[in-house]
Amino acid sequence: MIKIYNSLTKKIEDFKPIKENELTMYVCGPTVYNFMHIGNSRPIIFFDVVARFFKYLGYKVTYVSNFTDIDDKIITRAEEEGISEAEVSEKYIKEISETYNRLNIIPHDKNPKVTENMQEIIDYIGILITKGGAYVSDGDVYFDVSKIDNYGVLSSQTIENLIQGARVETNDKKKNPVDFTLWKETLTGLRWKSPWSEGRPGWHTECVVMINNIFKDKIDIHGGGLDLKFPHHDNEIAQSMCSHDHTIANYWMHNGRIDLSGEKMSKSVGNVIWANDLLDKVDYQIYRFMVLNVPYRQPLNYREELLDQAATEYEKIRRSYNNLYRKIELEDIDLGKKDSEIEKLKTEFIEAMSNDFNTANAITSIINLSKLSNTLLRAKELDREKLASCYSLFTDMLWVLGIETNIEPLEEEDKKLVREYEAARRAKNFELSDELRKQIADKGILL
RNA sequence: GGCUCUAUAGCCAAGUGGCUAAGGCAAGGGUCUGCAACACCCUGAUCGCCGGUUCAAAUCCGGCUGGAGCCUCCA
Repeated sequence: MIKIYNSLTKKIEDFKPIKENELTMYVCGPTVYNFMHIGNSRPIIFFDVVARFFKYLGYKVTYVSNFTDIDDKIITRAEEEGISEAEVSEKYIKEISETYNRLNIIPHDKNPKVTENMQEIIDYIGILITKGGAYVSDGDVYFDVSKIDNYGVLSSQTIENLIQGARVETNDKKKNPVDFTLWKETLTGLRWKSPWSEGRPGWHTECVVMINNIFKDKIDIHGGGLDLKFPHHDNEIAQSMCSHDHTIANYWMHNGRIDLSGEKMSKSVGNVIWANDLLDKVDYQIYRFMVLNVPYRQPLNYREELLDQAATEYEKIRRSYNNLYRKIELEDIDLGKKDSEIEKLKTEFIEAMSNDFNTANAITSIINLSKLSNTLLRAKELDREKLASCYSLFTDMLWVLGIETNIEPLEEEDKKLVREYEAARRAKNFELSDELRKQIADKGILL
């Protein structure tokens, strides 16, 4: 049984899919006005692992993440660069998609864009008005937060408290300062015709509409960064309560932030590290290890030291996996064998992952497996079944965390070379073995 | 002012009432080894502070202190 911390109920709950053995998941994607920084990459990496784990368990997974391609920031960026909004968003969608690839993210089933859903958004706002949850005010449309019970359930905020917060923007067009924009009349930038004015939609409607369009119904998991909890996700829930009388998703999941020097990393503060810069420096596997070493709900305070630790850790695991792979290959070991000791480690791994995706403990399982593997490889007698079982599990575990080692099978002549090297060593012909070792190393083969 | 989260060894951290407080990195020691590398083993914390509940608390409750976030765009 998978247990998930549900941000909506603030409890760890047993996961019950809407449809047996199927998972529907939506994660809020980036606004495409800039590159992705490492903070942005955390939900992308984490929810990729969530999707992988469900797939590993045999679920049919449908995972959708959007690109927000309409936003004031995109307009500003377009003006700054003297190009159109479409050019800005196209450019960054391309950049960000490329970063997804570099991080070895399994392609999402869909990456909907706001601009492709405009008619649906306008229709949806119409429904909210009809249902009485929204009102038109001088060309703008606002959501009336007083019309639904429990506004702010996710963030545990009451309307009164939000008003007292006093930092909500004052706007004469709103009945209540907490009401949020569904449609805004605009005179500049990209805009669309609607029954209310020429303008563009507010940010909070798009996700609800895309989910409705793609999934047609309530979904299992809605995810995103913690900073989207309020107002974005609370506003999504408010709209969905009004239109469909449900909270969109059964499980709401929020990942913690990535901080820099103990402070939040964000583009508005300017203390960002770009994902691509980090990827230029280290392999994506190390990057993922660093992120997954910290439980997803905790803040991750980025420091180079963490990267170094992850690098050392990954290097050991990779070497161990590599040696196992070579042994399987050189000894022609048949796969598909199962061993009870190895099965125990598999259970341990699955339990860790099932416990609200405890990747930190899952990595511990991998380390335990790699130690076992190293020991088996050194054993006097070759335990073919154990090695085979070990290899299969090792591969699966790494796959769940999105880590592939890219080891290539050896060519026949290379296999021969390695065997000769081993034979020379056994025969204590060190002159020859050193020479062969050098040849092997020169070919880039890791032993 | 309101609402959240958080505090475990030098660092990252597991832990959700009960055997000797996981694991990793770093450090020290050792084993293996033709050499180098690797690998393997061993060594460390009574859990921010105070009080309470309990036969029993790092784990529950209250208070205090420190750190962070949200209430404005943000993954």
